[in-house]
Amino acid sequence: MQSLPGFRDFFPNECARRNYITGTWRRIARSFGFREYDGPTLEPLDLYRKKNSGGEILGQLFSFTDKGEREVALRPEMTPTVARMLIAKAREYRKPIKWFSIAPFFRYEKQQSGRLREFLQLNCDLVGDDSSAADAEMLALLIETMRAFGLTENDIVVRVSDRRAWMKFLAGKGVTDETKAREVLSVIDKLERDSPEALQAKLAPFGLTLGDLTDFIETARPAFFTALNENLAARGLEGFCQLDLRIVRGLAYYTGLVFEVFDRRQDRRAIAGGGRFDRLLSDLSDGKVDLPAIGFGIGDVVLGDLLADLPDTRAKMEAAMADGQACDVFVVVADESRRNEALGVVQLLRSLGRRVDYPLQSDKVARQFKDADASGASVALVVGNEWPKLKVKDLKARTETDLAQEALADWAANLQTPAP
RNA sequence: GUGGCCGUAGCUCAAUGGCAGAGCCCCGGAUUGUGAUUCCGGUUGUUGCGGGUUCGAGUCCCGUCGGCCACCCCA
Repeated sequence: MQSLPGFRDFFPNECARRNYITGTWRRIARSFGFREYDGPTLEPLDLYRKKNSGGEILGQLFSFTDKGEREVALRPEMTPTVARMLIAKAREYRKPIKWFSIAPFFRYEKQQSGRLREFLQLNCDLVGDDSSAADAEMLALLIETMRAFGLTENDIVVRVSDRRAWMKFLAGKGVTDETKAREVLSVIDKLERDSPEALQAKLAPFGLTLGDLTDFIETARPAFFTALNENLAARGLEGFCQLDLRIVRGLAYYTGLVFEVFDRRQDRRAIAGGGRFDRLLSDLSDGKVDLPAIGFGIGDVVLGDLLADLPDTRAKMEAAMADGQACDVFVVVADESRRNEALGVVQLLRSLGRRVDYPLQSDKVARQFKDADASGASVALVVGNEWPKLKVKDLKARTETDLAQEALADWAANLQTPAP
């Protein structure tokens, strides 16, 4: 038996890696004053079938009929869920609402590098503020999250665009109907993939040429970007962002700013993406809740691949993974007749918050030191016939010093452990 | 969902249609209180699975499952 295609087993090492990524996500989101929330993994199919998500995501739903004849789907994204939650209790929270979640998502796609059927995503949303300052704050949160893994502006780029700039441009070209404008956006979305001939053919019905679009992309300098850039420059983060009007994103609900994060060196799929959806809450609540919102998601798969590929970020990740699985102290029972005293030492150290391991059965000292080494502990405490004295062995320096039993608690309290 | 490439030990890989191997890892041992390295020994296995061709298939053919890549799309 093996796991289903696109689903992962998390052995301790993979689990440590996952915890490093999700732990870093959580720490940075909290540092921006965001509060954690969560929702159900399984949702009514209708939540996605209504025009909220739109686009390709409908064809990628992991859906089935449950035993109560309900049509259900494993969630493919967080936005519809959080939108429902916001609509239900929007009045209870002071604005702006700043929420994040870390949760698994499911899409029924053929797996490929950077794309699985179950993946984790950090979702951050800021609701109730439609200002450029809110946009900049979200981009800063996105960038800081990347920086927390050791990624620099040489490694990644945030390609920033705005659907309003396109709408204005299209209106100037006579495309005023919103449905038609949206169709043009989906052509722009494929600008980097389709052949020029195919693009021309798709644009002709709208009275547009490929040249119209490429001219706009190359020459337009919309005001929104200047404001964003100034805000980010005040934080020293402007080097991460780049105006790129080719980004429009596939999801139907975006209304303004849209952005995606890419690896600067390699041609891999987007690491993160998001945008502004100022009308979604109103649309879903039939106008009862009318709050502007901006959000983004970061997946763990592409990000994890990138972190493993770059030497600096890999070293940082591996150090965190090692620490996440290590003990602080390994107690060596050098004299089996002192096992009870050793258990007392173990108990004391654990009560002081230290991560402690020791041999469950009588074993040769040489073997115990091998186990001590494998435990990741930086020190071994030897309990033997010199009791009530102990020996402290520094496992890296291979030096040994004496320690009186009464001094054990102070020693443990001052023990240096590697910072997470 | 469509197309291409691939599938041998836990991992990385080798074997002309002719007896299934190496390294790493793991486990045990080298005169019973100190973990590097070393030395000796041990398990590495339904060659993904099921058919077919053949005296004989890891090798050739068909199917199937799984993986990688492209399309698609995006985390």
